[in-house]
Amino acid sequence: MKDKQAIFCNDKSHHMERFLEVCLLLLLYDEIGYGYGLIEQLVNFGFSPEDLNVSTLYRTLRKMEGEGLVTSLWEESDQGPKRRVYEITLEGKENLDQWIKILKMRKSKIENLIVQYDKKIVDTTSDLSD
Amino acid sequence: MKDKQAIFCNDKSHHMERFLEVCLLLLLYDEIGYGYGLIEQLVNFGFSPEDLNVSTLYRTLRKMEGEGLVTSLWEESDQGPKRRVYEITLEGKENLDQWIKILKMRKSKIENLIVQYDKKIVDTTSDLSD
DNA sequence: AATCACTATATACATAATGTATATAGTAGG
DNA sequence: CCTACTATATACATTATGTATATAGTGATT
Repeated sequence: MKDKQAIFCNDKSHHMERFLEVCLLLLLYDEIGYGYGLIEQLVNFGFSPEDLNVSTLYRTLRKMEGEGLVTSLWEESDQGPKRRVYEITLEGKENLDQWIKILKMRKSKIENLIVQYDKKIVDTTSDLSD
Repeated sequence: MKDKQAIFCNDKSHHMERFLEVCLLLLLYDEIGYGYGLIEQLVNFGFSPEDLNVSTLYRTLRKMEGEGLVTSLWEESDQGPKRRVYEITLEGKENLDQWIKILKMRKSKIENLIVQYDKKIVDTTSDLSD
């Protein structure tokens, strides 16, 4: 039997659908970026370098290019091999705007759930009054 | 070429990992419930009866039973066939508490992203000042 | 008792998002 | 040439979810 509690210990399993993609669109909104470099910037969105999956990042960027949200080209680096640098497209910017709306809905759904949880748990546990 | 905007029109594709499961745990927290009946109650969590997937609901309940979060038994109905009625377990309640913490983290990550989006978009679009 | 509408549950198949592990390759320094 | 580092890519597996369909009991109607 697997340890059920264990899944709450590693933060990796607590992803939100496409959240990484939205963060990348926002990072690329006003400046270009490449895979490895974006990893460091993602810290500002709650991703820790350990739990951030390099494979997932690269795969996501390629997928976004396939969808026309970003374009890419190879650029020389002053240290190390060439980098595939991504630039956001107009479609990518529009896509980001849509995602922000979705995230606002998600947020309000979560807020509503938490309110209902607090209400119910208080009602249940305040039998202290006995 | 598929219409990229289309995915934003149908609300079905905007799920949040395991959100349904958490809602079910909360609904079952203080009273038992069965599949069909729970569907109506889920409206309070932002699920519309149309976009709520009956298969997903039943499958989720069975999975939760397999994980020991709920138990079930068959109960007679005053109208229609028997119902499989679910009851939350202690483990299920503990699990819910953990999920609430995760949802609070999700919420703050989303809030942070929205703040950064607003900041960046204002900076970009306020070139009106020219 | 046959049919039908309704309630209720379950499962097979497919897809999407993500994680794990590994492969490939250029660069710079010794 | 060997090694450490930077950088990108891909194969395979798992998880969560959607779509479609199957199964079956109940009660009313014919």
